[in-house]
Amino acid sequence: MKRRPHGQRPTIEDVARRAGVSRSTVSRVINREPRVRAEVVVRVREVIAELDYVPNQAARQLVTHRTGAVAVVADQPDGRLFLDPYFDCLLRGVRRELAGRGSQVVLLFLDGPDDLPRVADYLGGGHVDGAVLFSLHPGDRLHEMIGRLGLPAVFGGRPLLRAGDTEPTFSYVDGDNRGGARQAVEYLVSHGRRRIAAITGPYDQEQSAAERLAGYRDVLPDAAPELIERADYTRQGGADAMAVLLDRCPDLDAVFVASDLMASGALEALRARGRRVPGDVAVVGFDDLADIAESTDPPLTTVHQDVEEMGRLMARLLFERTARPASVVVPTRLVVRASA
Amino acid sequence: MKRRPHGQRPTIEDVARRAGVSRSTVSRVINREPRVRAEVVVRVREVIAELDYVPNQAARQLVTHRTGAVAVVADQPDGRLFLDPYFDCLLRGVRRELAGRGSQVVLLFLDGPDDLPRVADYLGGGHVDGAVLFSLHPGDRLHEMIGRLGLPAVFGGRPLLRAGDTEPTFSYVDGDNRGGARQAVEYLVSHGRRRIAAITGPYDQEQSAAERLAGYRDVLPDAAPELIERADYTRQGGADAMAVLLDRCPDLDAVFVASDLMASGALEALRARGRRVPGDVAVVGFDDLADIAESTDPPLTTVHQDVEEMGRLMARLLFERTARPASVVVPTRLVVRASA
DNA sequence: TTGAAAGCGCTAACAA
DNA sequence: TTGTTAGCGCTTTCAA
Repeated sequence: MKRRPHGQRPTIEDVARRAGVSRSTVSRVINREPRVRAEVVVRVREVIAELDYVPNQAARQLVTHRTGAVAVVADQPDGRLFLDPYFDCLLRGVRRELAGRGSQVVLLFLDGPDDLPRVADYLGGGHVDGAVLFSLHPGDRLHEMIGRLGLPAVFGGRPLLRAGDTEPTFSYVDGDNRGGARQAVEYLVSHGRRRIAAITGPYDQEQSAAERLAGYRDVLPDAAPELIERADYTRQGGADAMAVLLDRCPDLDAVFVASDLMASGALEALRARGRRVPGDVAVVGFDDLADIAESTDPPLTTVHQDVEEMGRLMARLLFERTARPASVVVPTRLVVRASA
Repeated sequence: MKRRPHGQRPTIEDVARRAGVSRSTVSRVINREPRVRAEVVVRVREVIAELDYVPNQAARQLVTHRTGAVAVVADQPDGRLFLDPYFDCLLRGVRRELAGRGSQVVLLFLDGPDDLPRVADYLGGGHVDGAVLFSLHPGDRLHEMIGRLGLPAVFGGRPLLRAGDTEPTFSYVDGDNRGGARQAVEYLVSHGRRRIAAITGPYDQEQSAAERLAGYRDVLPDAAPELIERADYTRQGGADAMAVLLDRCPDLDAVFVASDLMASGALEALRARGRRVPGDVAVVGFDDLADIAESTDPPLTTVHQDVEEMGRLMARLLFERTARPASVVVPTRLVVRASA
């Protein structure tokens, strides 16, 4: 195993000399251009292997303006996004699609405000051909930064419209939160439920939460305010909200919960109060995270999103150089298990 | 907000012309070199802001051989490493240390064998100044690749010695698995436990598992083989192993479990068999993952590792250019809660 | 304190 | 099919 001090790697020139050809020919072999004699290709490949030659990407980039890399930027103010199965799945989709196109995915983190200038310099410095950005929380400065940089970008996950905007300024991919919520509530109505409560996410802070609530209201425009309880997308929050709802409306016979995690908490609260599911109260969740929805008791009827496909879509969008930003809303479908 | 077609960004030349100085002067301002007149600095900064100029890193790299970026490579053959709190914590340490040194961390994934050549080209292509590699599983080809590339690298987490090697070929950081296990078992002995069983990890596959078992044997060289049961670092595996042990050695009064996750399974199995913890059976875990160890019933006495510090250490090692690879073993300490 | 000029390693016309 | 040459945008001597 040859070791070489960093910085003294062989160059294309070394390969050319040793193979007895010109730099251009080596370059052509590396870039798989067709018009090179077969035996020359073989010879050059040999020398490349002998020398452990790896092309210097900086030099290549400088002339091609391509890097072969795409950044995924993960904003995680709470420091826990990383452990989120939803994000994991989204990211897998992005990676697979991009791997198929030969691009290297590099994940960058935004832990705090201090990271922003560094990440901006990185993105703006030509290290990558484009960026996929997950900004799960509002008020981030990614949008403005990206606009200034003029870098191809797709926002994803659960994006937020900027206050006042009706049309998004950037390409994005999102699940059909509103439609999904509508499906869930319609299902409950069509199965004879009459007092249908809702446990929502923080709808004043997250676009997705607001839309899921809007979907509920589409179906039940006259729902009493006391049937709606706001929570925070955590399991405990779901349990607490369920308890509150049961106190306030003991006669409720169904609940639409805006996330599976909260729904698992709600199921627990119902059990603690001796309500049977779905006999006394039907429960529908949102997300269809395999880890949760399939292992609750009873298994959760919930709104499914094809999260990996959303990831792939984001990657594809990055390469479609259209004049206007493209927004894609991915449809949802209801998966009926046992809780409703 | 100015938008500019990508690839037509302003260059240092544009800035120089507009500011009425030479390229060199602009370069000096960018790089904060001292010998520039204050008013010139101000003027150049203005122009940079006006033009939204960001230095082209490829050009810069080409001459400085520095990128300002460090890669973290995560090998995740099972596709789930990402959700591992241990890894999350390690990575946080790496990120914080590197952020403090002004380096941008980029995370690369190794999902399958297909990814290897792409990642190798990326690492070898000069995109980064060094690499931190987590190879939690054996048989990976990262070591060989890194050696050929001649890139500064530190391996981490739970590294594996190559068969036959006694000295590691690369720098690495690891927790003191053997010492930690020893502490745990000594604690059990000193508290009067006499029949101390062990639930181990896959010691034929993972170095860490092998060392934790070795630590157990250091204290109890004559332990009966039927007191040792191998599992797979999962919760269910821990529960199953505990059940087997109880069948085989009903008189056991303590168990050392090689991970918190398995220990939580073991606690469940003990409860199912009606054994009280720590009354009938004392249980000690390993890792001290806050999410698990603090919320079991009873809370777990376990071996603590400062995982974030291990991450920081890896990052530091990367910049210490010593002749020989440096190995650091981070000490552990026993955290006594209620299970033993 | 500033500028001129060389060159980092590569690709991409253009010639041969 | 191959070689020659001119940059890509920056840093870095060396002179001024």
